Amino acid sequence: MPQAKTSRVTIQDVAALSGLSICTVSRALRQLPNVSEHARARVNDAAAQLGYKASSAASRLAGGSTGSVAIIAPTATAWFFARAVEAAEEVFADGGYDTVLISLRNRPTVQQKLFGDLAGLAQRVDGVLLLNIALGEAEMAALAASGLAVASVGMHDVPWDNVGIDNEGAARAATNHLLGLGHTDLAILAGSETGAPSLVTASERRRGFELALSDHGLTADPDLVVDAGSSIEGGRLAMVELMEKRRMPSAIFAGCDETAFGALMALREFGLSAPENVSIIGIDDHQMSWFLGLTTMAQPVADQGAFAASLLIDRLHRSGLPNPPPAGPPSSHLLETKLVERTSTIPR
Amino acid sequence: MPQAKTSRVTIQDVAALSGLSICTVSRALRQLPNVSEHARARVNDAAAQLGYKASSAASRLAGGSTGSVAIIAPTATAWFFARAVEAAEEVFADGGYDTVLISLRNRPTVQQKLFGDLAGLAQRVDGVLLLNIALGEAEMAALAASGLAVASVGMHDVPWDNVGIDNEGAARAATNHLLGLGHTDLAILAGSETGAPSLVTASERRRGFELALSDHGLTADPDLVVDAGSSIEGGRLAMVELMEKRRMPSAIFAGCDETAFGALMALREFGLSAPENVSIIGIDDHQMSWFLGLTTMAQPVADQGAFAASLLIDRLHRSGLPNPPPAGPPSSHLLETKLVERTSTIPR
DNA sequence: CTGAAAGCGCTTACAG
DNA sequence: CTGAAAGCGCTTACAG
Repeated sequence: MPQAKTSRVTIQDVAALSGLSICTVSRALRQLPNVSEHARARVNDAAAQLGYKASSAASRLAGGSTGSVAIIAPTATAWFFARAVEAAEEVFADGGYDTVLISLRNRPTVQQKLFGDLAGLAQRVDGVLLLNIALGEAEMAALAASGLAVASVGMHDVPWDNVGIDNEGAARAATNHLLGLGHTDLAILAGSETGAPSLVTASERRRGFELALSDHGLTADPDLVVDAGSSIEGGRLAMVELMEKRRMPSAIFAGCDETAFGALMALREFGLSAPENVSIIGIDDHQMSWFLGLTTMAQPVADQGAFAASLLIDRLHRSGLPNPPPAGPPSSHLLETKLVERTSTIPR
Repeated sequence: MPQAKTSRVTIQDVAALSGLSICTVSRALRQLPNVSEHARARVNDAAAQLGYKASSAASRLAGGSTGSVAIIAPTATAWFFARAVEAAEEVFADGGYDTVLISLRNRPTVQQKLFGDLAGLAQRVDGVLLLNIALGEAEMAALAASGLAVASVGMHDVPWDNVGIDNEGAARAATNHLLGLGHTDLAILAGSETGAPSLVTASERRRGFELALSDHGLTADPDLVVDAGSSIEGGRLAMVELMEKRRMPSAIFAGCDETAFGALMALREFGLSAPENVSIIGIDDHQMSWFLGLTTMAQPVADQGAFAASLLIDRLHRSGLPNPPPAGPPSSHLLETKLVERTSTIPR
């Protein structure tokens, strides 16, 4: 039986049922001050009884919140991002927010276009969660001017809440593991895909690699530093490049596990393997890493996405109030990483 | 230098610049009929010059489109879904739509809650792209009543556009490959994770498996049919279950490559491997499958997501018009799959 | 083909 | 603490 299109429950209905005006209802529902306990209770009752939910379109148009947040990711398919996105989406959904997914698809033009119309975005969402986005100064300024609430994962020295890991430290630890095994001829497969915006984490990991080397009085052979992006295919191509146009090192630090997977694939294509022909270590502890025997620095991914999302929601709630209480300074949280030794690394 | 908050360009501005009324502007911009070519041109000029973009909130509130679509996925992290989501998001973004990501997180309660308030969703998005969602009759009815435009990936016998593969056929081909190799004692690892809504594809693949068997006068041993979900961990647990509580078959058809990966991991934990101890075939051709030597039925994933997304946009455009031209009947598109033989399957 | 008016459902000052 | 009024920027009938 075709159900009659039940017309929407509006704030008017709640006002009528509670016997109060719509503006009192509006204030009560948004937890604003200057509403008596009595009124608040009546309103909440009426709203609950009617199953009222404010129209996000109306709220938005009238200057209120949009009830949506955007997640901006360099790509949505990589292991790290798919997980961080889902974890953040869960937190947003539980907080009553719709999450708009924006993948930059590893293309600078997409990023430029997006940041070129942040005002447009600001009209559609209350805040953005940035995952590992490398921002230029103009983009930082545009973000500040947009009025959007911001939080991020894996970024650095930013004027908003951030959660990540100590990339430099993790890279250093990974490199030290290799050095501790007696390897001194090290290659690094990391950095940015050709033409793609660089990931902030990539350069930090590169730096950690170099620092570990210099701690030991060593310096990176330029021939052994190759851009690899953060994808399996990127890792494969980088490893092929290393073997065909450069030279085989004694050990490899891959910027992430997927890069390491790609390197392992390339080795196999050349009839080689790890650790027999070269030791290799990654960062992530991807679900497949155990199976492939990949030594890696494990990092918590869902935790980073969820935590950053909750920080964003906190800010949003705070700024939703009238005289926004003094917002605390931006916080930065680094989650722990841990060396997981497996069979892809052996003493030299 | 802090830029003055440029106030929004509204339809009023376009009207003023073009010398026409806002309603003519509104009609012209939405490609509605009853606008002279002359007016249309002036409006387009003015809008372009001002960089005007309609407020989605206002449009939505006034009864127009929301400019957003939702992608509903059982989970966002699985290989298939992460790829389908990104491909669809790209099509939506290029079409000017925001994409709201909704992951059911493999939880029936999340799905129930979502379908319990489809009216609310309909207020925030113009249409939904369903990825492999198993729908009950009530949910189908709710969807129809919601007025949302719908398209899907991997569904069956639905009253809207769908694109997928012939799951039954692919499963049959995979099973036939095993049978052709002389295996007759077959297990299937597929179906739904305990407590999770079943994926529509899973049951179809199960059916294909059974059909192939009966084609050869065989019938599935109930002991060798085990639920596995579509995750690596699900596959691993299913394989452990098979080995510990049931018995080892001669060959295994895994519902998807990730399930097969999990099974391979379980084998390794038991000191076994494929194809030495058991042959195994999957469906997908995941990026890692080549590396693991997994024989599989390859399917195009991004194509499915992108194609379904474009079909949804087509419907949306059509229904945006006044006297919606007779919408064509729902179309169904099956993309090709292909057997990719590798080393995980050998003759019995 | 074009425009004036009303209204979508909220929020924001502004009075009381 | 509470309410009447105006307005957010569009779209939808309805006249012309």
